[in-house]
Amino acid sequence: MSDEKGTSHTMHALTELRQRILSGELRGGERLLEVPLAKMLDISRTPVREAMSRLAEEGLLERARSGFVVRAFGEEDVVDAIELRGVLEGTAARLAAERGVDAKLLAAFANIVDGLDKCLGDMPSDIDFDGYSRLNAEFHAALAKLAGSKIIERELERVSKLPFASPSAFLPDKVDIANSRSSLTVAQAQHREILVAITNREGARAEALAREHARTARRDLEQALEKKRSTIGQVVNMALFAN
Amino acid sequence: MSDEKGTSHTMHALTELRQRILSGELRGGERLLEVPLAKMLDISRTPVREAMSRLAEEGLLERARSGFVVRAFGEEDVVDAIELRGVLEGTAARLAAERGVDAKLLAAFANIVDGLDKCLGDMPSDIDFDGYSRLNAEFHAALAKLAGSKIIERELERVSKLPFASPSAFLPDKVDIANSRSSLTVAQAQHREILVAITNREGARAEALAREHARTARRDLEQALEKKRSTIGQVVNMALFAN
DNA sequence: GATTGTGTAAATGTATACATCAGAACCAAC
DNA sequence: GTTGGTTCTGATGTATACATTTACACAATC
Repeated sequence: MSDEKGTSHTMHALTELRQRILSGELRGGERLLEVPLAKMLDISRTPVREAMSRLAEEGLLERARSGFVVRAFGEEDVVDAIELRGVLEGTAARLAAERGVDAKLLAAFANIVDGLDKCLGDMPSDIDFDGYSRLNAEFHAALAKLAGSKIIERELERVSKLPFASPSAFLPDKVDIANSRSSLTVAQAQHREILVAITNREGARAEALAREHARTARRDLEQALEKKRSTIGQVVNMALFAN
Repeated sequence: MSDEKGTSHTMHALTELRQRILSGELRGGERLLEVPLAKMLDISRTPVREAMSRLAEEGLLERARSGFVVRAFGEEDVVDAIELRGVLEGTAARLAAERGVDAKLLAAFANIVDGLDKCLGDMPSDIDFDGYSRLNAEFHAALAKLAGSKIIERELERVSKLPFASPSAFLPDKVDIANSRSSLTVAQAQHREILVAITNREGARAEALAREHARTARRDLEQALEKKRSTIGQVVNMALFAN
């Protein structure tokens, strides 16, 4: 039936549906009916239900009176999701500073920051975008773990899965090199100062820095929206498969 | 089969399982098998799966490699959940202050605070515990809505459902009147100042107050644990059906 | 003409048979 | 004794038939 090896029908449906939601093919507010979806994916209703249930856990679907609808994200929701990520990363940073971090974990964190430095060579043309993007994701994942709190880590992961709230959702475009370089340099300075603040046990500073760092994403969002607005009228659902 | 009217088998299973988890009858880390549960509840596997799926959404179960296990909450998790609630309520308060609140909504919020005052009469014996408890829950629900952000409200609701993280989980005992009175008085003073700060658009103050307010719950938790420790060795799972 | 009732169709809810997969136990060969 | 495979068991995964609920349309009645 499915030509993917090793993946169950549920996983197939999960992947497929998530992609269609994030790409905007299934639009916010739209009700998802089991039978048509099952037919579309050429499987039975059971794995479709299972997949929808998991997507509800991820926050991409909402349970309606009965059945599911695609969760609608407006511009203000994206802004709030980014704000919330900033708040949670700030809390992770603060708790890490206040409670102290295991030396090995902190060293690994410092390594990531060093690695990010190396991605920004001296020459603008040197920028290693892929390396930066990968290490940036690692930085945020490590920060989430730094407080040593399962609860914080889990909620942070949840929020980062919301469309456009991911730390890598709005990494600057490779095309606009000049602009990219300066924003990445600023962001990287923040990465380092977050590390310093946590190392020095400066909780309030670490929190404030992490929040401010998330604002970068908000600025980039607004910039992207401005660009899009000048071309199309449509706002959200610029196809995004991030994270 | 089920003698509840109007509730589906799924809802019955959901209620039943949630209760057994919160009461500690199903212990953290325990794997839940579909067949025995279905037999126990005298229904088929399908609604059991559905109920478990919803409990996973609530955060009471975790998906394992296959199937579900009861999520284990240690003492430190409860502390973190309360901390997180404080952070989120602080964010709701700050955003409400920064962005401004619709006049009607703010008036309703103020009404709740006034109502809470009335529950604490002049005489210690006057304390209306039930009224206070109800209005306290309303206060926190209203606060969550005050920022006008669906995202914040939703995440706050999620966190408050975690065991012991609810605002009403540790309301002081009616038995110890003298002690109760002073802690409720302090808590109510915080309620009022949160209202004042939001009204005056003092974002930072509103946030700090809401965080501090949540610390009350943490103190009460630690006190409760201290008491329990002196009697039993067991820590978490003092049967709680709150929220 | 509005409202209420009823029928019908289409959706989800449920049970269950069967498929598949993973882990444990066991046996054999080395 | 250990290691390797093999089988068996018990779990979830899947399809599907059937039950139940609901929403809508259309008609009858006030």
